[in-house]
Amino acid sequence: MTAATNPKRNELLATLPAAAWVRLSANMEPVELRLGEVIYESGAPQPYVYFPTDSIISLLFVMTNGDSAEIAIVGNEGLVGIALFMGGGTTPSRAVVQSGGSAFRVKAKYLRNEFEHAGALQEVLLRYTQALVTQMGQTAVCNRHHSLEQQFCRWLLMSLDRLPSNELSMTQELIANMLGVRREGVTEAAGRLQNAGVISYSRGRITVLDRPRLEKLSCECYEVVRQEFARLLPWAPLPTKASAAQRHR
Amino acid sequence: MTAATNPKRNELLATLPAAAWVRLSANMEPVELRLGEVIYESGAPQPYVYFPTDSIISLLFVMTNGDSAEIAIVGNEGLVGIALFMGGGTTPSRAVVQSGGSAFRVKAKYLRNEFEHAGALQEVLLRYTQALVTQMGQTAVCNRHHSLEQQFCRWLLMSLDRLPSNELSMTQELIANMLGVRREGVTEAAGRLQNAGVISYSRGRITVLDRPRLEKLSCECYEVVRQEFARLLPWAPLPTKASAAQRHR
DNA sequence: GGACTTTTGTGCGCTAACGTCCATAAGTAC
DNA sequence: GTACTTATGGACGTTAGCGCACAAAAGTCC
Repeated sequence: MTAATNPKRNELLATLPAAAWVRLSANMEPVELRLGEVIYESGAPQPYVYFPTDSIISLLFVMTNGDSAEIAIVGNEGLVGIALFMGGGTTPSRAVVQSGGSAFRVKAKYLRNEFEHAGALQEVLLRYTQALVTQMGQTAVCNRHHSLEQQFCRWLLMSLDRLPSNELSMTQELIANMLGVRREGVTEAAGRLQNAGVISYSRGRITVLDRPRLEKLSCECYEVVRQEFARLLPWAPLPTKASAAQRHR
Repeated sequence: MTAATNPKRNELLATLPAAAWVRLSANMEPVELRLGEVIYESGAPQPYVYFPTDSIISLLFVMTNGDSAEIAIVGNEGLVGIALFMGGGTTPSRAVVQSGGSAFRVKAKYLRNEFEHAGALQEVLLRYTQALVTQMGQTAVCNRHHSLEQQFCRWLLMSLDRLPSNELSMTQELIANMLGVRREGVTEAAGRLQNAGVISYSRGRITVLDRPRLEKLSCECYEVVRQEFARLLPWAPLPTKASAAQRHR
């Protein structure tokens, strides 16, 4: 079964008990998300909640002058659209597809309905929300204290953890946009990493060659968030160092 | 009735319907919080949820080298301890008393119990959590893009909104700690604001003289968060520009 | 009123990241 | 293969904020 046809490739959906799963899946539809697509616009009503399977979504805060910064990344471990069950309906953040692929979506009212059963779904969604909160908080500290290169490494690792291979399709321009930094800054950092043999890249295609080194060059933020995710969402730990290393053999 | 004896000075508690209020208040106790007191340590179990009445709590992310940054401020519009109902139990953040005063606290299990009724309390707490998420996200962008002075202004405004007067007790050293910047940087920014007649201060006592100017000098982040709080928590809007101005007459 | 602590002020040199501008290279269309 | 677009590389000068070291006030204690 491919990602496109199997919602259970999303870890939140996979962990639901049968009853909740049946109710929810009846109202679920597959969608293809293209790179760059905007799923939610800041402040706009959100008709659907999205459960990525092999796509990655970036949550960005955008300012009036156009400057922006990514505050969280969502892959198949999570969902996009917490405002729908948290009660606000909208958020001031934008959700952009960072890596194209599949997702499943559920209409707001069905999700809310199931959420209000106060059962397994609720518990899972709230836990995920807490994980997301951690990611956001750590991003805030990271923005304050760490170098562009460290943040770039962190970002690579987080993206990598949500992708099937050690390769990643993304121009430096887009990465700069995510991180809220200058494109040239990313070019320099990437250049250094390439010279060091940690990654290799060309025209929007980055390959991670030496993940352990990448983790060393990253700030602690990556690891803090990874561990907190593992604690909060024990049913689907993101790749550990060991399992990630295996992928590169 | 003073803040110390009236839990309803906390807006979340005040908005609860009678039934939920009765159940919860039976398990509530007043506490005095002293400036600098650490309510929660990062990763430590949280036995209580705190509802500030006239105190202010800072949520900080602390890194292994001791560097830190405030990711949110909580006053009488909110509560400290979302991890208790979100399911994680702990968070990687530290909660420190930024302005001494009163609060009420409820034992974790009672709050969780009431939360699981899926009633008014749940709705209120989740909405507040979303507001907190907004604040955190905006803080992250702010850390990335805005100047120390702008952030200082934002911080002053946010603190002010949670205090009864236009005065604030806090050394520049502590403010620097909150913002995750150098103390000297705060000194300079504060000096400029004082020269401009926007604030006046001496030895840990800051008075805001010209709030409108302060709002102009702040980045948009303050206003974005304020409005989102007003939208999500309509029962207790933080002071508007108008009402805040009145206080200075 | 003198010794101390706490808080604020100031003056360095230093560096990471910025804004800008332009050059190269690698793909893409025809 | 030539023209075009997109992606990356490199080179400016500029600046905000850092780390450090120390001076000057402003309170506090005795």
